Amino acid sequence: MIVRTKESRTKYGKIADATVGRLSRYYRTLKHLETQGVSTVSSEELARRNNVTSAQVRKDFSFFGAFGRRGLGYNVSDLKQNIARILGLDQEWHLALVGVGNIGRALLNFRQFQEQNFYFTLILDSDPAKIGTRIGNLEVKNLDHLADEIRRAHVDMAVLSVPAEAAQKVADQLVEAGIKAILNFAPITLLVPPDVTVRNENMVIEIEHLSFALAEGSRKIER
Amino acid sequence: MIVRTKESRTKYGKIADATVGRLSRYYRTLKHLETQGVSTVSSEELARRNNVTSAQVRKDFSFFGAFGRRGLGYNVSDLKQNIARILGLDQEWHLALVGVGNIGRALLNFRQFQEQNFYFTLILDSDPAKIGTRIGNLEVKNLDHLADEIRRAHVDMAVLSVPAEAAQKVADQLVEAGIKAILNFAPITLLVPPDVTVRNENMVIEIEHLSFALAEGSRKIER
DNA sequence: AATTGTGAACCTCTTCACAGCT
DNA sequence: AGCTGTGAAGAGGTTCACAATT
Repeated sequence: MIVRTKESRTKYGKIADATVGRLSRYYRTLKHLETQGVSTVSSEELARRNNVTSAQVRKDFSFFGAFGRRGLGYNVSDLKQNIARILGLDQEWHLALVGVGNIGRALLNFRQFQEQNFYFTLILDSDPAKIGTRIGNLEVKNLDHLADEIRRAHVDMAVLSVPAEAAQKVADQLVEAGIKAILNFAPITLLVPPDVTVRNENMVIEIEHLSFALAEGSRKIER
Repeated sequence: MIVRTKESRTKYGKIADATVGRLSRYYRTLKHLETQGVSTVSSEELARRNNVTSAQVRKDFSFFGAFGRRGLGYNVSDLKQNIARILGLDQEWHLALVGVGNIGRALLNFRQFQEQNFYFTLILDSDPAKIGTRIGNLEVKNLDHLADEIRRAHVDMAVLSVPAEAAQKVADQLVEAGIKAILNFAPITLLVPPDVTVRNENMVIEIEHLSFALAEGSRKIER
């Protein structure tokens, strides 16, 4: 019943989450370089732009194949396409937004998702005042009909932005409905079966990292 | 010029970022337990609720002191207070929001920040149509006057939600203005001096983790 | 009897360093 | 000569296992 997400077991073997995250970053760099008309890039250059070592860059790629040419570097377009394939960005993904609050509404308008082929095709909420209203070209559906609606909309992933109290119960329903990937904005640790991937976007934790860093040594006495 | 954020060097020694993140999670659990009227908790129970091992919980605490009683467990209120102190949650923090877009606006209304003593006291943007308008009880200030405004508002941390193209330049200005902590929503790797802490909230990376997980094995051919 | 606190073992991730291509 | 790809070494984080304490 328990998942520790430090790695993913895949057809490539065990891949560290950190590696996957860096691939996303390299991908963004490569897109940028491509628009700049740059055709070739070295691991050294990718490293510099992403604040890692060049050995790290090469090692990250090595789990998936050999994409470069010794003595020359990497072809920007080829490498970009390879990473897109690895990350699954060469296909469309359909998202369900579960919970239409502040954050949820912002995500619906978040262009970067669409730019990477992630599309919201379903919106769910439990608030009768919201159910039936339209946001963009989607109608807010009743959370009580979660399983049916998810099947109908061919949803691949769920973006969970409900209050903390409701999050685990909704996660259970998502799992029950067959969802295998959840982006969780609720500030709790979701417990899901091992075949379900959860990624957390926990802004309170991140800001508390910052206060931890600042609170060190120079503790402020008063404001 | 380069920062790898895997740990923080502090008065407690080197503390892994993962430990700090877990402290935030334990803290949330303790708050919950306190409202439930629970007065004592074991490392086993904290572990279960946060999906880690009990040894991990005890080790995490051990970097900061000995907060429990052998044979009995931890006093919920005491432990909560200790973690609050460690994380710097026993004081108010003033935030600047830099960039008022979708996400920025949602963050201004994000209650959990205020509940943890994080308050926005300054809003900056470069768009003339936004400068001078009011959001809540704050006036949007001109990004060009960043340093002055930050000094005036006694800002501790910046929340950066400007477009990727502008992010590094704004980060440089924040650093120049003396800011030591940045919560970055822009989808790029910010390069900052070692004494500046950056935490990234990169939703595109997180969702690409999910597509990586789903793309594995069962690659979908068509939709 | 129960549960913490922690050194040591273990495991995972990063970096080194160099052989192998271009 | 330049740069990749990778086995081995190194660093760091997690888990074990048990002495210490209530």
